[in-house]
Amino acid sequence: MKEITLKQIAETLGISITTVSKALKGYTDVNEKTRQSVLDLASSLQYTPNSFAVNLRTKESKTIGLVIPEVVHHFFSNVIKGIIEEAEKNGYMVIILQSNESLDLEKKQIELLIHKRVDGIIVSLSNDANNELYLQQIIDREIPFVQFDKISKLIPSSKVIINDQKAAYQAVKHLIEKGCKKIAHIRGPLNPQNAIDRFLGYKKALEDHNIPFDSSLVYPCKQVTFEEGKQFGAKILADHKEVDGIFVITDLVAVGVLAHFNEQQIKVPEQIKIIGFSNWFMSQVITPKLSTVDQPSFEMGEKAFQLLLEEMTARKEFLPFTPRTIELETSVIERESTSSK
Amino acid sequence: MKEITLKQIAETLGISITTVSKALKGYTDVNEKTRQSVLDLASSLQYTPNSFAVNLRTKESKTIGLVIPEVVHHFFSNVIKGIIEEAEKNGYMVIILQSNESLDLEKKQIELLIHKRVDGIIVSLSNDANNELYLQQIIDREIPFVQFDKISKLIPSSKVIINDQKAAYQAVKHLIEKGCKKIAHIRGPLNPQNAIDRFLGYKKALEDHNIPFDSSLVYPCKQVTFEEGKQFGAKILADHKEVDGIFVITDLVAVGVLAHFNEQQIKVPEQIKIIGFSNWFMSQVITPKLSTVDQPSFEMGEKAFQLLLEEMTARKEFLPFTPRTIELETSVIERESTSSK
DNA sequence: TTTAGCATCGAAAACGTTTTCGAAAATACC
DNA sequence: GGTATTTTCGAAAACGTTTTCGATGCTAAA
Repeated sequence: MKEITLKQIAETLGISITTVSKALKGYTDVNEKTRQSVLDLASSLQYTPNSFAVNLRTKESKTIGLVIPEVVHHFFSNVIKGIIEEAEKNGYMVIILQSNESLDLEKKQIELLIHKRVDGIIVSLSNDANNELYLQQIIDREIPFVQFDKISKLIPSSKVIINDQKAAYQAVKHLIEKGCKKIAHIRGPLNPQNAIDRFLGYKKALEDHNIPFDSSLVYPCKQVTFEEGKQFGAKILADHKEVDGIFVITDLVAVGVLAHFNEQQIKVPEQIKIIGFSNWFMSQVITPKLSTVDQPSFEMGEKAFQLLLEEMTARKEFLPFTPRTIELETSVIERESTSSK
Repeated sequence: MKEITLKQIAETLGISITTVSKALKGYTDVNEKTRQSVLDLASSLQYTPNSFAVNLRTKESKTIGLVIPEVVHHFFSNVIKGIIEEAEKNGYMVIILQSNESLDLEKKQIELLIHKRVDGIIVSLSNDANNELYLQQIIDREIPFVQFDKISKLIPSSKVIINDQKAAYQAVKHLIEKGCKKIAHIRGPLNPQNAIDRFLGYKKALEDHNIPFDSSLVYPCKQVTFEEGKQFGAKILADHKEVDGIFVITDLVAVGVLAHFNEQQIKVPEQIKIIGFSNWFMSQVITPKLSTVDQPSFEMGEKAFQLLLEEMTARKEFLPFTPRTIELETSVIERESTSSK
């Protein structure tokens, strides 16, 4: 059982490889009768071009690489879905690699993709990322490149982001409008830019509404887990009895807080209101349903691929290309955990 | 800025392409001094072999394809992670495609992967799958092939599965041991084999414990969603007041049931006990915590790749290969929703 | 009849690597 | 010295495609 090649079709038809190739690719300098016979034989033999040879000849593989910190994650799952679907519409396939939040691995994965000569690369940085110089080699090699969510501002690539500061501001403003006077913030780790931005949004919202900022009300996560949420829930109760609102870096942690409050019979939202971030599916399933900030993750994936495609086509046609940044809109979703009834 | 090739290294060193290639690949018939000079120049130029050319020459791409119904899904996320990690350990990359539970798309995706000439294919079928003859072409083309979870028994490939019937049996037995006398079953759609098997396990457990089977206690899902869980929760209460236990096809639906019971102040586990399936992360976060059947999803991914690798290496060395089926162990995880205190 | 133009085809190079096989040079042995 | 063996190298084919550039034969215009 041999693979079907152009050569075989050419030989059985008694014509040249060139003509067969042209017939299949719609060149106009081939007789209609010849074309038909080629098309017929090709389809009856179920001929499909050898993609390895095509790749080599055309210098592209219609494949892109995606590097994310973690596959098992509601946000990233949705981004992946967005990228895959948009890629498919345009005839591309997606290779997914994980950095597992490790700097070394992240660097290694990117190098693997470069060596594999993917047509483009999409990356969301790990939390540890602090010195992202290895991203520069993607730019240097002129490989189309898009960052999303956790980005490095130092690297001049296209980007898809949300305005974390603004989104956090709106979340905290929502708490204030619901009557909260003393609002705690469970924030993310110290490094990542979006944890910083959300913290700044929290701070600014307080200031704009004449609520004094109190740094003892800010609790930084290390692992950003459900368990940590439970612990901070307990800690806040112990430290500050008068807290009546909490803005949490992400839904997973917020659900942990909620779980602890449920155990302790703390009434949410009557006694303390909680708002999370990300609109994780679970937040509408928990009791009470969690208010949150919707982060358009699927759309983020779509846009990321679209930007990548822009750059890939520009490069192919030797057109100049300047990176673009797309900022997606977020929205506060009010559910039971902040209702004011 | 040109790509570095063997030719360039050969020319600047005044030797042949052959020798350069051999030096880099550790052939023994090259002088140690020559080898050093090649290695030095190659690393200083940051040479990396053109993978397109290597693919064409070696007829393999160190890339496999994965087709699953849906990326945004706790179970599949974990399988993906298992496959990716195991693939990476062995120098392979993974292309992921979605079937979106559509038969046509599933078929199309598999054909795309065949045309791309991936080294192997891993598939979990969609619910709609009923006539999986298109899988046969993978076998016919001698492409290494592994099925997992939702499989087609008609296709003789390697498989990674759980024993759904046994797992369901144990879940229902658990309810019985906790004192349930009248147990309802919210089952999956009628087609998929694992929905059928879980139903059979349910039925057998009842029979083995002298509880009469009552078909009116079986509720088949169509969409298998949270919302459907809520609806069936209501329906069961309306239809059968005396039901004291429910075995649900999967955690997502079970959480829906739980949500409805919470709203209606039905006490779980006191009044009705519930057990789900899959050990979705959320089941340990909901109140009350949901008992469930643990399905080793990450391990399923690992094993799937290992089986694929077995076949890929066998084929490469022209060794005979006979498909294997791995059946993974499941276990009942007791949490609050079935506790008997 | 000649010339210009068109339709149709194919030879050949190129993409960059791997590997076989033989040749040459160097060394060993007698 | 000659022969045998080992070491070291490179020519060339092969993987299968795409595309350039001519070449050929034919029709239409002069």
